[in-house]
Amino acid sequence: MGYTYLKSQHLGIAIKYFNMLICINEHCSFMQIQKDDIKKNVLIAAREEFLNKGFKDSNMRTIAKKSKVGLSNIYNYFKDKNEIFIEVLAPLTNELDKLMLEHNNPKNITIDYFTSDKHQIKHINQYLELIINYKDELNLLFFKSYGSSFENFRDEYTDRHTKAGVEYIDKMKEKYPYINSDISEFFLHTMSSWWFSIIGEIVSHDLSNEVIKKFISEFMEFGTAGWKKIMKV
Amino acid sequence: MGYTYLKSQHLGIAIKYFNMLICINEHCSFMQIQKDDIKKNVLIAAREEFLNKGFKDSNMRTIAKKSKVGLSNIYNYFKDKNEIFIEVLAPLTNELDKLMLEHNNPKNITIDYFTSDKHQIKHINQYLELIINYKDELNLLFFKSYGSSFENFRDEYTDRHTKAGVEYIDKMKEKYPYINSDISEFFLHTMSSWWFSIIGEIVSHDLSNEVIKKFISEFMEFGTAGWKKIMKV
Amino acid sequence: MGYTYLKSQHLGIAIKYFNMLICINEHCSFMQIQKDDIKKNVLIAAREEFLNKGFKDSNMRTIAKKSKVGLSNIYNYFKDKNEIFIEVLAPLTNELDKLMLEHNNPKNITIDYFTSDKHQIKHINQYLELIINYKDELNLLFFKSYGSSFENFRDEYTDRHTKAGVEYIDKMKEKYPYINSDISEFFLHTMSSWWFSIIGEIVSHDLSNEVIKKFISEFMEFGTAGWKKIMKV
Amino acid sequence: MGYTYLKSQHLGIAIKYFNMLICINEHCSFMQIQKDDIKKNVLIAAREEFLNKGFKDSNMRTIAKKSKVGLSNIYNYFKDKNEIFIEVLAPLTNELDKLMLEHNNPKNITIDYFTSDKHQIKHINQYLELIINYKDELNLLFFKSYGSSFENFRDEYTDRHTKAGVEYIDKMKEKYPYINSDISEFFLHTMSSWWFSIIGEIVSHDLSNEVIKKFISEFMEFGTAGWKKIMKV
DNA sequence: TATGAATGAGTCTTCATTCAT
DNA sequence: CATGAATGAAGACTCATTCAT
Repeated sequence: MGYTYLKSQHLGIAIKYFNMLICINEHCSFMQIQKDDIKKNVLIAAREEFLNKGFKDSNMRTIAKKSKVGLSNIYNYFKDKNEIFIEVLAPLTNELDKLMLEHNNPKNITIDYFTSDKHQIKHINQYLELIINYKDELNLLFFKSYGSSFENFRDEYTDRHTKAGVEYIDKMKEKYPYINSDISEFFLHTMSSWWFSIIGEIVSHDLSNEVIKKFISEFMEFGTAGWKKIMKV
Repeated sequence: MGYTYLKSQHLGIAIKYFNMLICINEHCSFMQIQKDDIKKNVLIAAREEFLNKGFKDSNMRTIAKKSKVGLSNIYNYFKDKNEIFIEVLAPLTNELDKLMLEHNNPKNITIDYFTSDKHQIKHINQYLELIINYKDELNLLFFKSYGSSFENFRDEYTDRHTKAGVEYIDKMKEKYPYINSDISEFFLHTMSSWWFSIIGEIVSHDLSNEVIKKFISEFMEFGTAGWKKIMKV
Repeated sequence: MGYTYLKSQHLGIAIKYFNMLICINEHCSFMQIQKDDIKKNVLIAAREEFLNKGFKDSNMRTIAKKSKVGLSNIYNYFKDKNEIFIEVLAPLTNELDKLMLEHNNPKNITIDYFTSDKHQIKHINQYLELIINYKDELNLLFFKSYGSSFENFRDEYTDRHTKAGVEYIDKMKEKYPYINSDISEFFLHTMSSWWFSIIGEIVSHDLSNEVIKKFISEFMEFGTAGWKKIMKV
Repeated sequence: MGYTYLKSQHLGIAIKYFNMLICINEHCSFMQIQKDDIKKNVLIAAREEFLNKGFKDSNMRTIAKKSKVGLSNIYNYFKDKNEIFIEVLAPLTNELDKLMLEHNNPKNITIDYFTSDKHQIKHINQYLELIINYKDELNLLFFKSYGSSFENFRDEYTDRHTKAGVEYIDKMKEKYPYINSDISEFFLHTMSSWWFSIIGEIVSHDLSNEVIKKFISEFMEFGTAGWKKIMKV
């Protein structure tokens, strides 16, 4: 009877731990490797689960099962559910921060930004690349973060984006005093918001490249005309 | 004796009902009033709670306490939590439906819609009025409906709005064949989405009337120029 | 405003009660009628509801709605839910009691009872009539009484039926000493149980008259042969 | 130094797992045992509770208390109340399935089945054994499963039993063309039903072995005579 | 008698997190 | 570090019955 208690899987575990014993004087590098694997597995499983059900309705148990990591063991790698979410989104949020910094870099300031296709295209392409690389993460961040610390990320990011916009226009005024810089912060805010809505739209619909291209040309035509009018250039 | 059929308590009731007859022109406070009060109290308390915590994190017990209605008694008036939410939002959703119908009315179709200030102003003012009257409800609907049957209301409404836009442009093309009507549905979709973002922005920020006015003039300048350009008129 | 409180239905009620006032010296017979009507309505509605969902899952609220009697008013006519059930089944249980008495009547005792078709047919027909008249009630009693005071009715009735059977055989032995009367009570019990199973079967399946006739002839052939063998006649 | 990787706690764990290796032939009580115990405890407590009050009126809290397992912890072992019920009855339902299969096995088909004592005795004994081993479970299944997914088990099983009976008689007709095989399905149905009534009777009454024996001989005498008559053999 | 309002104990189930080993 | 076990507070909803008028 007792014999049957040791199933093959147990043997595997036992051997794993047995290895720990005999590697006392060795480098034992497999432990670290193991650890990274576990983190990765959890993050992969969590990403999937979050995408399926959103943060709040995602279930630690399910993540544990999917990742094949013991439920409580997860807590050795992550403080809590929210931290997993943060790490899942880290690649995206890093990129967003980069973009924000660059966008706000004084040396990039030129009147052409709003009114020339070339500059708008550059801006758009940066985000397009972001969308291609982080479609799922953007989905998470925009539509499935309820209950997490990113719940208000979009708002906050829009605010920062807006502030950057304000500074941008101020600096533009210095360089090109003849333009109309009397643009309300709230208008800029809605423009930022618009922009993120668009990203959200692209991310949550499966669009062909043609549709995206067509849209971009429409968007630019519309936007450029709008900005020209409003800045009186 | 027949008299005995009418016990004193019967008399009480009879009088009560008799009163009903003769109080036609009075306030008749003894009827229905109470029931309506309870519904109202629950709706008020629920609205508050929903605004504070959003639908999902709102708690029936809290609503019961706030409204001073017994928890289980609430279920004599509403099927479930979701139904309370629906009723809280009913005034708003009715208005939205009305707007949608009117907006899509063929007789309102004119090229001026997109390009003339007058028509845009009318459209904007309709929504502005909505915002003024239903600020809280819009907040609920846009930002705090997670977990309710209105979870995807904004998406769905945007879709309907977009479809209305598509039909609109088709009809316009019939009337004004020289315009460019080759506008992608997705572009219209983002325009609808933009519009609801703006409403969301207004609703979730406390804006002075001046700020709103300024914004509207900017928005119209921007939008009119954009549409003119894109429709080649 | 106040005027609108008095809807036509209220008027009806008011008039009804007003009538009460003015009939002080009359016979006022409509009250008694009303009362009987209410009981009847409740019983009809309850029967339906019980048949649909069984006793336990039936809902006083639903019964109230169906019968158009105020929920709490029902308690003026019935002590509780169980009493409604009892009254719904009263016609059936009365019949069953009658049958039980008659079946146990000494003057009906004859050896032919078990072995002659004529007598068996009589017995069967009595129950068949019962089934035809009280199909629904039998269904309630046999399959949907969980949670009520009739929960164990079938058991109890089977017991009584069995006891009657025992007495019957005792008396038969007196009249016909040569038969084998050494039949275990438990066997009789299972025979009673069988019999009620059969009733249950008939009641819960929709059977054509032919199927029933065919069955009865089979049943009698089978049973008569069995009894003859076991009583050694 | 590599040594430092192995902290004292690791040593403890390592030893524990190392033990697993060397305890292959021992009882290895430190593994799995606990978990199995909990399941067992819950099942025992639930069985008791179900037997006392029936499925529907059984209370998860009580089961938790009786089993000394935390209420919510139970849900780590069972999906819901119904699953507990299923597992409590699993041993019985497995046996019943086995019997059904065997009963319907073509090679067991012979005219003696209905008319010879030997074959009937075998059949009866199989069920008798079942009754002895699973008295309580049968009680649960037959009389206390209201509200569970086994609510209609008896009906369904009777149906299957009946169908098996029909096939049986068809096959018999092939082997013994001279018998009367014109037996209505409904009659067979009532016979199955009878049979399960009998099981129910035995299970719910405490019977001595003698009573059972006596009953069986009566039952066989009765039944054999009946079948002979009806099949005209 | 009739009514609408109210009750309150009760139901099963969920889940992120922590504990002991 | 890994594991299975455990926790405990919280969740929405039900329903026969009683109360006040």
